[in-house]
Amino acid sequence: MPELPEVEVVRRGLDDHVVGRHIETAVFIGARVARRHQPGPTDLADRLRGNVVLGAQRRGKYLWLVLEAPDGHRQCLVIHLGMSGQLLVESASRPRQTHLHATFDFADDGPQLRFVDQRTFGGMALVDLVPDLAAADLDGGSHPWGVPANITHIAPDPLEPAFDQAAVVARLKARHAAVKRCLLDQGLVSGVGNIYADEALWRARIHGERQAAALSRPALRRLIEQAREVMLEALDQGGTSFDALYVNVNGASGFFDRSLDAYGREGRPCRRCGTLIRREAFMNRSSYSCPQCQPCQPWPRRAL
DNA sequence: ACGGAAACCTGCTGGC
DNA sequence: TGCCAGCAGGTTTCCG
Repeated sequence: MPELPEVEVVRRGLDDHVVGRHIETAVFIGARVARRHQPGPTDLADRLRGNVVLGAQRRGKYLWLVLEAPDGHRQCLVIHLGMSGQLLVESASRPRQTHLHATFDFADDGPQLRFVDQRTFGGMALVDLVPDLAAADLDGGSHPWGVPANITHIAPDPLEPAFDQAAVVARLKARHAAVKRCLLDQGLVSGVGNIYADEALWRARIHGERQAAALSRPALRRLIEQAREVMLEALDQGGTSFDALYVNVNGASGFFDRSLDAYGREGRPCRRCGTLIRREAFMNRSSYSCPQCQPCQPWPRRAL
């Protein structure tokens, strides 16, 4: 999936091309894209008509459009891109993509917003906004309209003001799970996926199978800082994309794949020490690391 | 609390 | 050439 940097690239595109516009019609193709909106796609389309888009917000890998109805009622359209979702801003006259699932037309002469999703793990729903408890003492933090009621279990991501690094380190210190599993836990720190977890671990010289609680506080601090750093650098490059699946709203790819140090580099030399990068199975997916820089010290696990 | 696996999908690749 | 297993950047949910 798109991880935090790729989702932020999309959010900025929405900020530039969708915020301020009035939705005239929304069309959902098939039932799957709105499967989390219980009343169904027709109801969702009906409710969206006539709303003005006040803002485009993000926490971790979740995006939402803040909407205001003609009667002043505010809600939001929560969007998750899943593994392959794309939001594209383009003319309604452009040919329809094979995996087009939704279109939004606006009450102006501008382009359409389209949702295209090959694997259909992505989706959207109309949800109430609730106060952001994570930013209670920050005057709303970066979410002045609040956060979607259905993602209150998602922790702040390392790029928002509400992110509390010391609190995350303290929680990691209490976790007896593998540290990579913790990094991928969106309820602990959001936005980090398989690529940036491996990159942060490589930069911090920690093997993902190390027990979180067994790592020193400085090491954990370093890891969180590196996760933030690598995602910021990726954002500067327009995100990571190996193929045309991960693009901004204009359909353009980012370039951070050229800067990856670990992910996808099996058998190639570590850029620090020259040792060949290894690939291991972990959590039903792949992990890449340097055997020299990131020694594996698994702990004795409880017998089954 | 933790680890593992499966579910939800389509498409591409590599080996036979 | 064709078929099929395996793999892909995510989340949720269940089981032991």
